[in-house]
Amino acid sequence: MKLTTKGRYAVMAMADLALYQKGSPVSLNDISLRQNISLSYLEQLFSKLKNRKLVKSVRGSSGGYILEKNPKEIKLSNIIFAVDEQVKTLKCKKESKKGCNGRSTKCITHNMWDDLEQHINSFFESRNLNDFLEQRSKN
Amino acid sequence: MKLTTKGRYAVMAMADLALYQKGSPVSLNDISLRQNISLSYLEQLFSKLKNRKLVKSVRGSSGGYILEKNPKEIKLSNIIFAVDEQVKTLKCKKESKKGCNGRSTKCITHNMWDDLEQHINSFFESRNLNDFLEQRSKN
DNA sequence: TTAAAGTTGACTATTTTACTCGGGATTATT
DNA sequence: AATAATCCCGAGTAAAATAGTCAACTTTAA
Repeated sequence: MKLTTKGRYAVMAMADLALYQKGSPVSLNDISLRQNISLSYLEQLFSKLKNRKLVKSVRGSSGGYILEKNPKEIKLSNIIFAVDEQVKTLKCKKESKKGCNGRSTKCITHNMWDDLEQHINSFFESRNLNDFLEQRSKN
Repeated sequence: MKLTTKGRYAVMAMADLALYQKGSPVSLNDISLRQNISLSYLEQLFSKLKNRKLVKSVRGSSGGYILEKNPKEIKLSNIIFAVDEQVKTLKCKKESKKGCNGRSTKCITHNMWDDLEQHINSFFESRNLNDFLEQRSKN
């Protein structure tokens, strides 16, 4: 399993975007300064986020990005999946007939890893960008 | 955050040990063959597991390792922690006054990552080695 | 005595991460 | 029309982490 700065940055950037877009697009440069993430790296991430229809871009001067949907409709799982950070606890493929050890049987711990994967994914499914906005407005 | 083969192997090996120890120690060689994990790598892992008092070693011929406690008392969190795979979702230290961005404030997503960390840890806290034994006996 | 085990520390190939860099295309603003 | 701000894209890369290997022990049952 992996969950590194890529997924973290993507979520941070999207939360920033949700917070600062007020009709007009937000430039990556602004996000870069606020969130302290390198511009070039953000470009990579947003390219993927755009492919997955989570944001749309406005080119040219005073352009930037805006959310493609309502913050409530953008789940963290969408963001993390978009930048290719799939939560994977198992090496072996689920479809594979072969077991996890290269043997014929499923390994003893197989089901447990499956459960963990679901456990984590359900967390990301249960949260969306609006949660950050609500939290912020409380303070 | 990380969760890679190190933690996975450690759990697999401990589950194997729980399953095959019947009073007498189990050699790493046996575990290596059954679980398809390199012997030298297992040695590294068990050195740490031993330091954490999760297993004890029996040296010499026909030696090996046995669980130091009842399987029910060995939680997965203990195993994963023992081999240094700490689930860490945040870069910034919790104690640190500085925020996650190198700024003064906590970043917008800070609390969420904290929640995630707890969510995952609670999973590992809730499972122990005996769960594998029970599952196996059902089949 | 011997062989099967654990013990230890150093070393290393491979992969992944987390970027950088350079150039281009588009468009608002002046 | 010129400029500057932006997105866009692909290639390259340094550092870190991973996943081991290797060699030389020590201990002990048979």
